[in-house]
Amino acid sequence: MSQKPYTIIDLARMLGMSKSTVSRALRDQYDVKPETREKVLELAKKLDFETNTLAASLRGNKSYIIGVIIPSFAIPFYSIAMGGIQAAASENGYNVMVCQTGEKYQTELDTINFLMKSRVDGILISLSKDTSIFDHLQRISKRGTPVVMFNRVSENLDLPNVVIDDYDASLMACRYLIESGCRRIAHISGPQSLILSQNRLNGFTDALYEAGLELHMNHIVESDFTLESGKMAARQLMSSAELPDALFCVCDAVAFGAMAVIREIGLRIPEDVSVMGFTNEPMSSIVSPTLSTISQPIETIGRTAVEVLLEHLNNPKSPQNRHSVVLGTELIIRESTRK
Amino acid sequence: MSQKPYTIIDLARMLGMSKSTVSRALRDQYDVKPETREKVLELAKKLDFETNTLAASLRGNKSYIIGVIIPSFAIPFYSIAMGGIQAAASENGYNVMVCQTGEKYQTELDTINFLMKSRVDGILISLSKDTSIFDHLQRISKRGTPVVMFNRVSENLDLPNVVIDDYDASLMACRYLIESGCRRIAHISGPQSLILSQNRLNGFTDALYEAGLELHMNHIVESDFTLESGKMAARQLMSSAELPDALFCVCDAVAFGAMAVIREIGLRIPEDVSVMGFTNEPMSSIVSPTLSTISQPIETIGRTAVEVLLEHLNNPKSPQNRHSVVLGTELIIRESTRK
DNA sequence: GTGAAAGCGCTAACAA
DNA sequence: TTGTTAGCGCTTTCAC
Repeated sequence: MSQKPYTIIDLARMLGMSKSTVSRALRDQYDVKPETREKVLELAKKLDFETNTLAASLRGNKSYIIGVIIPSFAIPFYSIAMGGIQAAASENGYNVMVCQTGEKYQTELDTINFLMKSRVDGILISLSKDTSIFDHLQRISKRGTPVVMFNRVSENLDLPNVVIDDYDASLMACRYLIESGCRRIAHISGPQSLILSQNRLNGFTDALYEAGLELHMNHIVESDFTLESGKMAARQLMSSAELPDALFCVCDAVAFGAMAVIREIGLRIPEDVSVMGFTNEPMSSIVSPTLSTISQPIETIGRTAVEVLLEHLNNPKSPQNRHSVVLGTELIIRESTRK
Repeated sequence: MSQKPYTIIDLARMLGMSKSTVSRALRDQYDVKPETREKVLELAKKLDFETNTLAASLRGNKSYIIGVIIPSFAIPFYSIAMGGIQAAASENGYNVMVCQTGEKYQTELDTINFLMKSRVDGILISLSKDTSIFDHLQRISKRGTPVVMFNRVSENLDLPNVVIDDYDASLMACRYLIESGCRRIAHISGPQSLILSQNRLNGFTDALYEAGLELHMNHIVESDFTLESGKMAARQLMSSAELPDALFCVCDAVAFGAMAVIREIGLRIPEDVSVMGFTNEPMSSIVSPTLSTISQPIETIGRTAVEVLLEHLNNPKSPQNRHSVVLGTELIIRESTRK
């Protein structure tokens, strides 16, 4: 059944010319008589010929594929970022191979391995929350495959990365909460293995500090960015002796979960508790009350990561050293926080 | 910088044996003296050798890659389905190459082309809403690359597919609304180019019909599955002369958008208007009021699509004819509908 | 402007 | 058990 695809040799035979000529005609790059090219393209179209990129990549030692490693498609940040990544890649003649790690270090390792075996030209990665060793990335970078980290990066790695200023965004958001009169602000943090989570936490504690507010250690509870973990953290916080009057959440999903819990126990948002998210997912303007949050340029983060990678791909001599692109954020005030 | 990766020839040279022996040792498949294999594996590990799968695929005429085409990662259904797809694929020794069409027919075409050039072993596809011609799928299937459709399928194609019974699920959901006392039920439908949307619409109209309820044509408004389109459709419906007392939505995102609009105009859910979604996204149990909806086994749909594809991959002789796997759904009643 | 030939890295007959 | 050899389909010198 499975009829074999045509090759340039088939075309050459049918047209009575050499396969080199066919190859040249197919990519308009070398000098080929227009008439010849015409004939080749016509037959190729007629037969539905498709260049075998496997062979071309093998021969050319270049696959025009960018490997992308993300924790999970189910995190809206990444499904949106993928839009920017795919767009930027395809605008530059590259294609994308995405893999999710499910937040597991071992899977991240396997994935890197798979992408290297597939001879991708470069790798974009957002670290799994379980990743605390970074040899695998250092190694592939040293071996000549450029790596760019985005969003979830490591400071232990001398690699280019694309991020936002998490600390600063956090600081601004918490200052706003304080100015609006909140005094017992709690934080649902992200996994502390991630710099991003650490920075958001630091912005939070520093804002309290500069306002002279006391920091209760049991007002910091860790989540893993999911709705469910947000609920659990909120339940814990809302049953503590000193009831918080504001929840600053590491991401919108966690904030959504927290809001559900606050409602469950019969408190009002924002009258009793202000809630602040982080990321500005589409749903944040839909939930009730609408969620105050920090907007990140997600698609741009994706696009930029691709651009930084392509820069290295195009100038192989340029050393792959640490070099952060920091994109801006914006505080979005909606209904879930007091005025 | 970019030092060339080691090849089996390099290993063979270093070990003083032939490249075939190295090749055999690397995949424990042929008879190789355990001692020899040991030596090969040891050196391979030491040098971080990675088989060039490009070359292996070219030679073996098999890539162990499944191409997946979806409309958009940003539709939660697909980001969840990808979990099932990747899991099932990797359990069977396959990898996945995902591409999104952005709902554009032309992109779908380009994507198929790209996947064919990459010599994927098979394709899983959920049609773009713009796709009304199906030659491209028929063609690749005829040429020996198995294709399985899932979720968004076409009836004009003689290909296997994995779906739910949209008509039946819709009928049940609307019957429930009617039994709960709703009399002026409106429907925010999906793009009518998709069978899935047609079936959900038909379930709706038939439920009204069997209950002897009148069907107002201006109580059917089309959306494109997005939050924003849900809002627009709801605005239109909620300003019609005959105000609906229930909204049956083609998907949860549309329902979320509709709920926001109903709140905006000061009506209560479900006292004034019941809202029913479709899919049971994680957010549906978080929004307020929580959303009544129809639960689909999303991950299983993904897994099953892979399994059906693998069946064809493993029995190339088996003809690729129409063959639907229909998975079950469940009506989930929460707070957004009257009792 | 076109053809001949070498070779990318691998696997699989076929020999030994 | 291992080696030799012939390609998989393509691109790219190097001739002509």
